[in-house]
Amino acid sequence: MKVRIKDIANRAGVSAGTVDRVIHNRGEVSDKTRKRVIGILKELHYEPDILARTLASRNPLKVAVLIPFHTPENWFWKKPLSGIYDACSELDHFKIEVREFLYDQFRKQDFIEKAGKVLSYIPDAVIAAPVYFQETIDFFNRCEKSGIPFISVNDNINHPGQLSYVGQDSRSSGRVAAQLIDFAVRGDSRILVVSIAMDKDNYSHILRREEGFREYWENSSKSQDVEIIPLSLAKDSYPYIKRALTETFQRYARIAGIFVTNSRVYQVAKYLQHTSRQKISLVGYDLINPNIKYLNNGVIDFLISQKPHEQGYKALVTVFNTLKMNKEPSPEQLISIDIICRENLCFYQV
Amino acid sequence: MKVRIKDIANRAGVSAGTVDRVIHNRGEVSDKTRKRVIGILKELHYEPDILARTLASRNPLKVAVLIPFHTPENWFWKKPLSGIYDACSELDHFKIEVREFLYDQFRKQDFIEKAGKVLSYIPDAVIAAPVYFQETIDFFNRCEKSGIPFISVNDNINHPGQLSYVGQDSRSSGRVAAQLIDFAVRGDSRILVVSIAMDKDNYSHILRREEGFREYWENSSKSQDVEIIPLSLAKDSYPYIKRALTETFQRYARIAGIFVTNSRVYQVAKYLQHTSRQKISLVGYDLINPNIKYLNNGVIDFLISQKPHEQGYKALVTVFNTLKMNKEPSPEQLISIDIICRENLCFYQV
DNA sequence: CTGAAAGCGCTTACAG
DNA sequence: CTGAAAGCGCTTACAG
Repeated sequence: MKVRIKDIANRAGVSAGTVDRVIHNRGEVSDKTRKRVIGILKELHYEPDILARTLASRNPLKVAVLIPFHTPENWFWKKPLSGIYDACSELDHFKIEVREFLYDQFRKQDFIEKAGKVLSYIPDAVIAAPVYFQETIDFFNRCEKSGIPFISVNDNINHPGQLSYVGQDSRSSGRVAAQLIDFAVRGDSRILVVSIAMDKDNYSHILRREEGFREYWENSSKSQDVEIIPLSLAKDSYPYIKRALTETFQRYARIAGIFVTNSRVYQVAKYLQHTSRQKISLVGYDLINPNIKYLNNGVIDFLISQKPHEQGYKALVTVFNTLKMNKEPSPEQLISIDIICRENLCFYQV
Repeated sequence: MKVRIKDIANRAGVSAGTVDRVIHNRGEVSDKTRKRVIGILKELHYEPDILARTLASRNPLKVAVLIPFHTPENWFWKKPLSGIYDACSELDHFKIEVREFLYDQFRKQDFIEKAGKVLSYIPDAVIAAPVYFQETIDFFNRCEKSGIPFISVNDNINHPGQLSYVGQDSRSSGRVAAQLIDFAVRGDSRILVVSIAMDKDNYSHILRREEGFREYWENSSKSQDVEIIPLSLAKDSYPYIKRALTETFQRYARIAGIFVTNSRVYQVAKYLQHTSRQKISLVGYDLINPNIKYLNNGVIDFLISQKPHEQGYKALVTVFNTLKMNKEPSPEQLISIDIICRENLCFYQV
């Protein structure tokens, strides 16, 4: 029934050891027998028994994780890590070894340094979150040269050699945000699109969210009635934001909804609460604590989660399935865009 | 480092075979040595190697699935099944054997019959979706007597012996529906709560959804302004529903939102479309095809998914983790209440 | 370049 | 009631 190495060996007139050498491509086999064995392997549709393989094998699967580190103020990057470890403990018995290479997301040099360390660690696979575009490309190129498979999470660099991308489609998430505001907003009103401290974040991400948001309204029947007003705030400080918002409200009447294109939505929420403008629909990103606070008290209406935990989880499972199970991964694993409001929040706080 | 059977055997002065007999509780061991071995097992914190166990063992894990069958008109129950099979193929190498016992959800006698068949199959575990309350209790009691672990999905019978419940919290989903309608509805309006053909569905489920919905408004600041109007429709036929809705609209002005407590929301959508009342906020349940159609053309605003696929998936993983991995399952595994609108729909159509 | 043997940690008859 | 041996399917040194 089941084809074993022994069967292949018998058929090829060689020993199991030789078949093993061929399967794992570790040389020391004459070209002739190698070709013969490969032929039989295919002919008989050989599928390795992963359990037996793991049991017999000594060395673990070494996975390097190259993502920004988290700080008390920014817990976002803690989530992918715990997703990765959760996947690990589910795949408990399969000898997986995770090594963290965490970099300062605001220091390019640190990324370059840590990326170098990943390469000298010589992992079996890399999970990386790109923040610096060109530097990540360089790193991925070097991975490719060394034959180390890599997978990108959170933001897609679209490197042709990557195993897979695990993350959200930013444009779609902008469209979802638009529809949420659309439900609450009647015709003849203005909607603010606020980008805060863009340079600190992944730039392209945010641009695509904004694009998606605009795209929605362009195709909407309300496109005549609703005016979209962009507002770009260079700094993350509250006094600065307060001033800018005050000016904007003085200048424009009938602002009925605000879309904040990143996790800094709590700053806008703070302003709306202080100025008793809670009725304005407010939508933003990420389940970080200050946002959750304003979601619970009703100032923020909806949050869209990037599901960083799930990203980490899926990334590790993908590495495992590809390298251990010989399953071909799908090149893009889009995380669903979940809509979080006060009443369903509890189900998303993992 | 790792404690093996051999280590236990050495320490206890017995053979590996005897330790195995103790671990699997299959008798033929004197009380004295059994107790000694058990003591050492605990002392050394023995954890079996599942890979070695599965590799050496011949017999598979037999899982019986007792749920309603699906029909061309009602595909809902196809989803848990494919969730179960997806989990199986992910746990590919672990010899899991799923046997389907599908019953006619409208014939109590059929449930009883199929339940009997499950018991004579003697599975290692049962995954069951309760429709008939008392009959399911009886069945679970018999499982318990036979020492067969069972897990309930979709609706919670709360049997004290159950391994776990995998499903949604209906009351919470009602609250979520309420909040969604709340976003779109201004003060001084009426909201319809429509229950269609309740007896055909799981009754308690639907009552709890309605309870949750009411609960939300009672605690809301708008509780004075918003009037909730219940409408119970005994039959599922469109002419009947049309007549009832027409009457209701004649009787009540300012109906701004409708919550349909089950998957029959497409019937109400049809009516709203025919009578050009698309502006009314409409929220209901389940991603079945007629509902998706009205979600896409904007008549239905939001759908709440019960995530039947995920229910099946998680149920099987739970069985596996408990029986093969010796992990204690959490007694309740609440599925998150996902909010689906047109713009994020594509991410939920598995 | 190739094969025979031992081993991974557990289970399964079988003999006593 | 108990133990010794063989086996699950693969990998790992080692000898040649």
